[in-house]
Amino acid sequence: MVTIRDVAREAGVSVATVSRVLNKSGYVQEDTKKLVLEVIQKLNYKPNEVARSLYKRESKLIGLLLPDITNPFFPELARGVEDAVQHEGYRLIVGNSDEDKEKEFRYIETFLQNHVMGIIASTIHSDRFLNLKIPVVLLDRTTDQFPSVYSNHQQGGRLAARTLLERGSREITVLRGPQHIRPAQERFLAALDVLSQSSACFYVMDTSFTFNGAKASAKEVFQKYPKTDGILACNDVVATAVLHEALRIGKRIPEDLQIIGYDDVPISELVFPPLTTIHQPAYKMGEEAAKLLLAILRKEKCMDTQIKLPVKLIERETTRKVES
Amino acid sequence: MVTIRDVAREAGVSVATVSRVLNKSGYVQEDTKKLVLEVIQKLNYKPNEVARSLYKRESKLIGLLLPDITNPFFPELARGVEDAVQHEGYRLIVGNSDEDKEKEFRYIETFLQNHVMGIIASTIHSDRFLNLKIPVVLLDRTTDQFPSVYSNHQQGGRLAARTLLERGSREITVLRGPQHIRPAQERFLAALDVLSQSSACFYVMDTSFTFNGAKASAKEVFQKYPKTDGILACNDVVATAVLHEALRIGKRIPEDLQIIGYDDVPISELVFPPLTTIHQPAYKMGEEAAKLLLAILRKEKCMDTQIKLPVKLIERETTRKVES
DNA sequence: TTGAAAGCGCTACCAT
DNA sequence: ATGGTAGCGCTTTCAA
Repeated sequence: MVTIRDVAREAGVSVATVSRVLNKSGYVQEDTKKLVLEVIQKLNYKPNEVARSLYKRESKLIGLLLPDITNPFFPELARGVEDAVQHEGYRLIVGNSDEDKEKEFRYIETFLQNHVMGIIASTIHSDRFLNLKIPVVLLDRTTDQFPSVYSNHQQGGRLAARTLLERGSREITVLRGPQHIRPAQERFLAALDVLSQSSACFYVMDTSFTFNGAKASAKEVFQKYPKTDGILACNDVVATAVLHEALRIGKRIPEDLQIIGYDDVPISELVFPPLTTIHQPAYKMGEEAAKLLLAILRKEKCMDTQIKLPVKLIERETTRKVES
Repeated sequence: MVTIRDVAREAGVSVATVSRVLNKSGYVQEDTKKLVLEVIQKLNYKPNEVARSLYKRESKLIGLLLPDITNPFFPELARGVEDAVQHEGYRLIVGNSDEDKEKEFRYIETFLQNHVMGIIASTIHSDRFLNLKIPVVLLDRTTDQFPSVYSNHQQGGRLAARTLLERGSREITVLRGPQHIRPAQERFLAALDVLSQSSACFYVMDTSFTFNGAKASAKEVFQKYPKTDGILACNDVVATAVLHEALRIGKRIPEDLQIIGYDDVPISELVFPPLTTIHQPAYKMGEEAAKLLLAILRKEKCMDTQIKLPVKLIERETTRKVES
């Protein structure tokens, strides 16, 4: 391992000088600087981030806490974050919390112990963040106590409900996601609001966000509500499972049954018929969260710390064309 | 921040003693130990991993380098790795390389600068790892120069081809993945081998692993080979896209056209008809890679450093039942 | 403009 | 069994 001393010796200067050119801090003569830079090149010297981090009590690391990377919505978020922080030289320590409080705590602990400069989290026990001295940005699963980036779930929920209504569903089943997950709950409530003000009848059924949960719910929904002619799913995985089951038992989509998903994960376009869904700008959300955190780290003032991104309807073929 | 000095002072012992109980090294009297432990509790002291890392030149960090977490195969791998290393107190720094040599280099650099103890990589430019002093385990995209965990692509490719053949496809189109990706190439070659020894005719078409590439290839395949009655796809995303397009243009699946995918990503079960595919034990592969790296770190000898896991056929409904 | 040296928090050696 | 202390590689005063 080549250290700053090696560079200093080789260049015939002191480590302080090398450090100065490394950090572009303090005065250093042009010639000396050039020389040092050359030696750094020649020796292929890379500063030891750990030593740096120890002294400065900071690092080039950011902690990213996600519920479960296996849920196809989150890789998009993660990529957005990664690509955005990468430009500024930051790297990610990531953890999947599985919504387990213990795991979350352990990861936060590790983040801190490794001097991460900030944390981006999509998690439900955000109270743990309250006393940290480093900035935290909440992503997707947010509360108002922290800088947050999320999408407009009111808008999304209403849009989904209206879409089904306007295209003629009269007996709608709402597949509600886990109640402790705020975004799921919000879009559910918004959809409910629209539905109650309509003349359509509707049912509510609980489901989970996971692949297995989705499969089970899909079977259940047609047993419980065989006559339902519109399904409003809490995410695309659930919608895909429902679509599968509907096709399996011989329903025509969208003639007999309309389905609308939520998220617009990549696969939604590839199932058949392709899924009508509410698009969340997941990648962009990740990017925005990263930018926000970076801005906070730079101590930029006067910026908006609650970023709400719009969603939009992606009309594909699990819904009928609206009569115009 | 509470440091080891604070603990030492509060407990009325030296930092050396505290360090000893922390690391369970050297002698320390039971009483003293108990006292120190209590103070640690009381002060909620957590050792600074950065300082530790600087001195010991090691850490509790492992670098994970993946091509693209957005491809649904990789989150499974990643979870396998994460869950396995987590038990031993290790955490992950992850990077998506996008198969870009530059990015890979930068990530490896960062890993090193942060004293990661080892690297698990699924990447194509493995020569960069040759001169590292830390252990490297290759995962999925492997070469024989490094400890590796991968699945049996020969077996998978043959199995896929045979499945199509045995179920009556006579005009098979093979959708070959990127040629520079070894697993894709291997299963392709194996499939080709089986196909050439059969009396069926077959075509080869190039495609990419991505969502957009898959969509484009799906359109193209039916223009070029409208009469094909069996598609052997390089992964499930491509298979799903093909299934979509086939259904769209009115083919009956599996009567007119059989499709077989590769990977068995979670969504494959949820599309309709559910996808017949070759299952790769992705999560387990991740786990095994982690275990292998951990074993190497512990300097355990006499273990197998080339772990080849079997694949299996998951027979769902994009292929016909075999006549028995 | 440059260098010497202290110190970030920890571990490990050498005394005692 | 315990304490003092050097040193991991770096940054940053302070002096020259």
